[in-house]
Amino acid sequence: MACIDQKNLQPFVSPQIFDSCKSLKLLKQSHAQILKSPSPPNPKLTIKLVASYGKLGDLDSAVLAFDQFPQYPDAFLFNSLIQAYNSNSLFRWSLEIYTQMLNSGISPNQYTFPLLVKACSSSFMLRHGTQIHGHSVKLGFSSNPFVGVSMIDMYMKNGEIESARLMFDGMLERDVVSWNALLTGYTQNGKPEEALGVYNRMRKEGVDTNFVSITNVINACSQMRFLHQGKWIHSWVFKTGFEADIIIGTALLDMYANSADLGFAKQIFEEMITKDLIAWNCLISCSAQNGLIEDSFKLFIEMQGSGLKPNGSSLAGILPAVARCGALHLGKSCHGFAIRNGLDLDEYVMTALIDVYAKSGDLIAARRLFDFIPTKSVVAWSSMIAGYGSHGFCAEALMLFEKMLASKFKPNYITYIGVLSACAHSGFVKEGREYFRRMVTQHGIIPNVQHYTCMVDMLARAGLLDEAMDLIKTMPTEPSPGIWGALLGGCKIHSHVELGKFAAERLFELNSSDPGFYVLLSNIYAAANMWSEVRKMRELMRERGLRKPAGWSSIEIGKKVHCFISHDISHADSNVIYQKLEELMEEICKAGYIPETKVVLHDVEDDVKEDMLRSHSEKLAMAYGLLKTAPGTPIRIMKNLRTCEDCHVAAKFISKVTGREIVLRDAIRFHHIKEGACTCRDYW
DNA sequence: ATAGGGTTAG
Repeated sequence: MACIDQKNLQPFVSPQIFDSCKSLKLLKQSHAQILKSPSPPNPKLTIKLVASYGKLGDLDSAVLAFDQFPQYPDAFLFNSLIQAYNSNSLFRWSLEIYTQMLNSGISPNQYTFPLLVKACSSSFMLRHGTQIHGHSVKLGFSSNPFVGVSMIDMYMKNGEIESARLMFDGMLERDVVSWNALLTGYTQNGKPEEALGVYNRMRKEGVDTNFVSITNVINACSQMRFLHQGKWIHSWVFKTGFEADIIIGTALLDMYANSADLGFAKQIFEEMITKDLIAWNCLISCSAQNGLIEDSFKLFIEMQGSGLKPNGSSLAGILPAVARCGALHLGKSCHGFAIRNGLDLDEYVMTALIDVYAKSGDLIAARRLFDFIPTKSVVAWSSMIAGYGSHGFCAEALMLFEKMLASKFKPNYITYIGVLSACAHSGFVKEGREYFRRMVTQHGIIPNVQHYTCMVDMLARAGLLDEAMDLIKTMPTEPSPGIWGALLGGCKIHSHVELGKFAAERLFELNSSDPGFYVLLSNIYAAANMWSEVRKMRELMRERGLRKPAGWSSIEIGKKVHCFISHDISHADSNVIYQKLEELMEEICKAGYIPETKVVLHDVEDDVKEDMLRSHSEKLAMAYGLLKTAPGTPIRIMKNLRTCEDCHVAAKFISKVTGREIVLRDAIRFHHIKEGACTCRDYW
């Protein structure tokens, strides 16, 4: 009998049999069969069994199979268990198994190290990774090309570019994969020039580049917004027939979208033979980032029509567009969609929603979500900090930043933009200077134009115009339009005609076609009663075909957005709105409101001016909000341009006499107006 | 029998 069993068992237990075990049930049946066999399982079989359990995600059974084979534990067996943990993303356990391996006196082999290094790089355990690197050197495996490549990858994924480079330079044998690891590392770390340099060297040295290399070159071109070379690559890809590859297709799509050639991106998308979730997501998020909110929603729906189920990234992709238009109800319904579809715990979705809530004026909801996220990324911290800053809550922003540092998080350059702009919006000059310094000394971040813009903005608003000018002079790069714009804004607040004129001239030299700058300078002249200059500015604008964009304000009532322009009489409730406005004006005048006619308008009689101010879009929206919402509800208004000074004063009085909180989002910040005061401290 | 590099996203 025993003999027959053996015979029958022999073909049955060949290791290959597990490859066809697609289900755990089948695998367990085979496992049971082996255990019934009178002879002990052979090593090959156990290893295959452990690996198969690992692939199917049943680690308990993998360990069980591992333990059933205590006779000859060796590196092979341990490796397969480590791989089982790796493939289930249980990287700490992989290292744990390695420790057990060493403790039981088994030496790792050359196959062990890539597995361990992968575990470290995937879970950002750089310190452990460096230790493993040391072990591999000691045991003489560091010159193995597989070990080397995994090491390059680990250092690159952890931002240790120098160490990766050293590893690469020290390698004795290099093949496409090791070159690609270096190339990929540079693109992943945002160093497209270096990446292209590596690619050129590869070609010079005759390395056979493959589709991985090409994907990364496209990626690098995409980062450089270097469409010229990108197009060349595209035609090259086309010729070699790589285009059918979906990953290359997606990389191309991303490149065109990043170079603001969305039309071309769409064309590539249309031409893709199979469109997977990633390709859809890419186009959705590109549309959203280019402000095409309707397109991104349409694509989101179309994608579902084509039978694909959106994942967290799909939803996170449209959320920046939602944040941009600041429609709270839309943000909430996206949040609802996330909950209904089990995407509300997705890290990207949660983080994007923080931004949506903050930019829609609901900071409390943003903070609630922030506190809820168990493992907050740098982006989550940065969004929340920037949220507080834009609403004028600088102290809260800085407190959160300190908390972030205390929890051992490394801020990046975006975090610092949030911190510095928070200081700028609230006039925290002393703190701003200090953080600007610490950014360099403590975190090694070289300030870029955006950081300088925050600083100039901060100093100029605070009236430290000379210091702002000095800072501009010490900038390592050419001042951007944004820099001069910030200085010009400060000159407007502090009525500095000369410097304002200087800043504006620099802007006009740079061919800035933003009509806002012309209007700013014109307003500076108006405030100084220099009417002939004002007229000249108007003529200049007309000559250059620039027009001040029409201002509008919107307010959400229920699920509907109501939009107003100045003197708007198109609304169905127009009569009631003007009546309400009339009452409000009477009430706030009693409370001490005096219309700010001086700067806002000129060339008109005073009583006419008052009348014109009275029907500004902000005021119409406020009146409508007061009519349509229950007492005590905050009124959230959005304006496309900067807030008008008179409307700002009026809003403060309105908040006082009605007891309402008014949250007003203008082109660059929020005003929280409560009990007659605003978080901007009249300073914006 | 066990090992290395590639696509989207705040």
